[in-house]
Amino acid sequence: MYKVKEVAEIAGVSVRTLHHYDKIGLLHPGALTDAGYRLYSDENLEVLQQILFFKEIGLPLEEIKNILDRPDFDRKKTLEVHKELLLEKKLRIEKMIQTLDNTLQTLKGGRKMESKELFNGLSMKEIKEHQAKYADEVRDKYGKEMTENVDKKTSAYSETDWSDIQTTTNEIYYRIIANMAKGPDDAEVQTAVGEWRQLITERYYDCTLEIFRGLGDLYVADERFTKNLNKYHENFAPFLQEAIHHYCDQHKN
Amino acid sequence: MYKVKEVAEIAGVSVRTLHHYDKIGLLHPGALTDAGYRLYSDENLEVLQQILFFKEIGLPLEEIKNILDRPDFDRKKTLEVHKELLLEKKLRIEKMIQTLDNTLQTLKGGRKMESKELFNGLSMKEIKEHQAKYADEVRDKYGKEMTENVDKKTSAYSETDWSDIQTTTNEIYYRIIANMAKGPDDAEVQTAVGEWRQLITERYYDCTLEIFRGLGDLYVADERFTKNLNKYHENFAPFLQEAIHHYCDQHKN
DNA sequence: ATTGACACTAACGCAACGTCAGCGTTTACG
DNA sequence: CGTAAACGCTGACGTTGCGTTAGTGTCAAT
Repeated sequence: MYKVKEVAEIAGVSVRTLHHYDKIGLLHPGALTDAGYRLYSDENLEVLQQILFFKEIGLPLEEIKNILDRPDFDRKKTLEVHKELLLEKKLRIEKMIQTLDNTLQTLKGGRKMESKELFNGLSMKEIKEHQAKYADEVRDKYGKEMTENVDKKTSAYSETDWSDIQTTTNEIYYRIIANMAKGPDDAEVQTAVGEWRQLITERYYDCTLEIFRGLGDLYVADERFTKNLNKYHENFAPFLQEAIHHYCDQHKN
Repeated sequence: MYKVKEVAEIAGVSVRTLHHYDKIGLLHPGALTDAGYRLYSDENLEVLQQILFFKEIGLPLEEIKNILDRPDFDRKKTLEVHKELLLEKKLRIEKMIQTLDNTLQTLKGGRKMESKELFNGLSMKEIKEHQAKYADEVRDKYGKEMTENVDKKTSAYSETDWSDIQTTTNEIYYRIIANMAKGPDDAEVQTAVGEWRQLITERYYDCTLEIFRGLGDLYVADERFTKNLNKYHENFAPFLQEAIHHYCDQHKN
């Protein structure tokens, strides 16, 4: 028979935890002294180990109680269901990390973008700067000739070409806005989003899915973008982000 | 100026959430009616979007408050630190899933092991059954000739060979127990664990790291094993599990 | 004037303990 | 044997991000 502190040390848990398990009926000590001190038997210790094992796996105490209380409880199914939960959790976290990475990428190059101009109304110089943020990444993936290529692309535009691009951009934006009510995953919205990416690729730089997603995040994370986009329509920025996310998810495979 | 419900619908959050954000000072409405109704401005909506963006990433509200309150707050560092947290979380979950998988594997073959005997005192028949649980998995990885090979291995032992094996096993167990005080990652313990795996591989079946780890989990998850092992020394089973986990972690790369 | 629809403010609930606070018990030491 | 240290006990609040009543007030329409 061991007292709380001993058990706590043996099992590597806190005394409070044992109190807790006692209170919620997960593990009652085998006996009590006259003074009301908890005394745990060897058998209690074994059960505690089982509890800790299931806990390590991430099962909630309530489930553990079920498993231990009734031997007829379907352990296998419980564990399988739990595994699904864990897999979902993992996916969610991976998505978060993805988004975070994109945002960080964006922030890294951020210093170069101190201009008051916003993406849609960017001057050629600024467009190039924006593209430059991804230069390293792009270089890594496709070799250096591409980056130089991009450089030529943007600098070659004349002023008229430029306003042409803006017009097209506006067109796409308005097509999206016209369909906002139908949600970010609406077919027309998605088509427009695809064209938007297409435009970027053609005229600025190869807009990979990753970069594109980063752009979507940027629209919400950077208030300069947000404010500008929301001039078109309130909540346009977040809507666009969602739409781009959806687009990237769809085209992922 | 929008009332709570409108904002809730636009942003896709609950009214309660807005109340909450108001109370904790994360997002106060721009104005109040005489009756005390909350009125949100367009600017408020933008901020809300930012909040939701950071929330999606998994940042706690308190951090979000910091980021929004003071523009000089180091966003980048915060996000980087947060990313580390997420990566750790992901690792933990992956470990859980691993352990779960092992346990499930064990449970699947469980019906075949209804014998009252325990691993250490197993008859040849039972050893084969135990090994059979991993047969599919092994077959997938190394081809079928191996599985058959194992079959021959165990059935070829004479009774004397058998008791020899038991003796060796006991020896290893006692060596481990002698060093329990030094912890599961003690060098001698780890050596013994390695020999134990070696023995299994030589005499029973190729004990991959995965299978070995599964065995460790089994010692704690299946009370028949637990009880038997704890006859050697109380808490031997969980100790062995930890030691095996450590061993597998070390030999992973 | 009544009736919905909508708004407000508490305040409890959840998961799994951490962390005091206030107070009794056991043990070791002089 | 007295006393202090070490240990034990029981509340009860704090944490995180809201969900969920509960009780009550306000606004627009009939």
